[in-house]
Amino acid sequence: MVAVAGSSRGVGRPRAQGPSRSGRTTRQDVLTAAAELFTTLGYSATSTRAVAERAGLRQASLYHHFAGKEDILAALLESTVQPSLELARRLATERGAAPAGRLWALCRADAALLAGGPYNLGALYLLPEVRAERFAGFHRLRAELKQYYADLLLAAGSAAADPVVRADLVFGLVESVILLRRETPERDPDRLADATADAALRIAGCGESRLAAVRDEGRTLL
Amino acid sequence: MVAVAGSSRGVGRPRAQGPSRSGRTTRQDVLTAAAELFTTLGYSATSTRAVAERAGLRQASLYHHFAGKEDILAALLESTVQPSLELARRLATERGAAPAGRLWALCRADAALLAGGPYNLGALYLLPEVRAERFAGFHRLRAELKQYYADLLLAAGSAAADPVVRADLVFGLVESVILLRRETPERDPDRLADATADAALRIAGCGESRLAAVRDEGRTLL
DNA sequence: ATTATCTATAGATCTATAGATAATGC
DNA sequence: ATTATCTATAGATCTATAGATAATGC
Repeated sequence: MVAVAGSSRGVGRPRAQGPSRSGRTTRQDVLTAAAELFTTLGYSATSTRAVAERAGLRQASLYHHFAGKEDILAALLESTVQPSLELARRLATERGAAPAGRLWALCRADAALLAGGPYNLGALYLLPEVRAERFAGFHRLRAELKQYYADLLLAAGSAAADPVVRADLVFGLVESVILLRRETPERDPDRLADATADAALRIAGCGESRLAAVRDEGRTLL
Repeated sequence: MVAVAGSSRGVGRPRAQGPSRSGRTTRQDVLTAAAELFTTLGYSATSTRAVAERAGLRQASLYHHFAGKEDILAALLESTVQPSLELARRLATERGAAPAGRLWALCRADAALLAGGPYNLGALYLLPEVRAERFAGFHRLRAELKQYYADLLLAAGSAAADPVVRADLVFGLVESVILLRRETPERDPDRLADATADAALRIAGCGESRLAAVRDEGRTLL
């Protein structure tokens, strides 16, 4: 059985480096260490030894918590897309609000998740290793999220001839927050998220005259 | 002295796998092989052996042409940003055209370069290893390119309170073409490039009424 | 003589497994 | 008895260097 939270401290051989200091599960310590290293150095360039050291245990001990190195990345990836997806699902049911407002809210929240938080977790999605079959589960979740963007944009109806390409561009714009953050980490996440959502609506075909109202409606949904 | 083109074929010990078949320099064969592997598998996940094999020679022979693995990536990176930068420099001198038209042209051409070509070379910029000091030269070139975007957007003048953030978003939008192409490689590059440039101008604050004229002027610059 | 390649290999990894050990729980 | 860790290591890499070799050029 895997340890539940910090409650059952002390079962098993003690760590050579002393106990966790974070009060969290060893699994959580490992995921946090991997998040920092995978996002900055990349997946292949990060050794299991480096992850273990930063988590405060020996390299071999990782394998008590994860079946392999890939499982660590898979867990991080899925936990990263999960919050955006849950919001998208909720917004899909908010039939009282106009689609444009809901699209703004989705972009705003998604951009804020990418722009904020302790590590640039969105950067995990950029890793070339993520194309491997092992991560198909993550890709399915991401495709579902992307579909919500496309649905809202189509329902908003303002986009002209090429709603499919525009949906791609809106999704791409929100993801480019990952690149901006990597380049300039000290950026203010909320300001960037607002500007990103506004820009997304402009791409979607929302004119300046409507934008203020759309933004206001979007904010009520968050 | 390094071989000049395919002209001086036959100097040096012959390759074990037979001659180049591409008619190009060994250096070019290596760069092409590395381009494909680095963009799909990533840098750390690609071994020098794999690059050499695909280029048609033995692993150790790479080191006659490059001082190390990093030098291969550096050469690819700089060759990738170079064409966009040259266009940006030229457009900066086109004082006869309106800034908005020039911005459209820059976005259009940059997006087309990212969307087309044999490999998704823009994906090299996503590699986490590129943050290393070794690639400072590439980063300088890229920063210069980005500055041209910011200058044009500011000169276009339509952006309201936050021209700096908007310039970031425009640059990010164009770069997100890399992500779209990775996800859907069969996309039509020209159509995507046009749509990207239009979207960039919408972010920049160009209203729908002006957009058609801006686009027309932009096209005359390409 | 010069060049571009080759073969061979040193030395440093890296992932995952085997089996021992030091805690708690019953 | 169960658990979480440890030490030790097998086996498979990987990058870069040393030195030999097989061409052309003079």
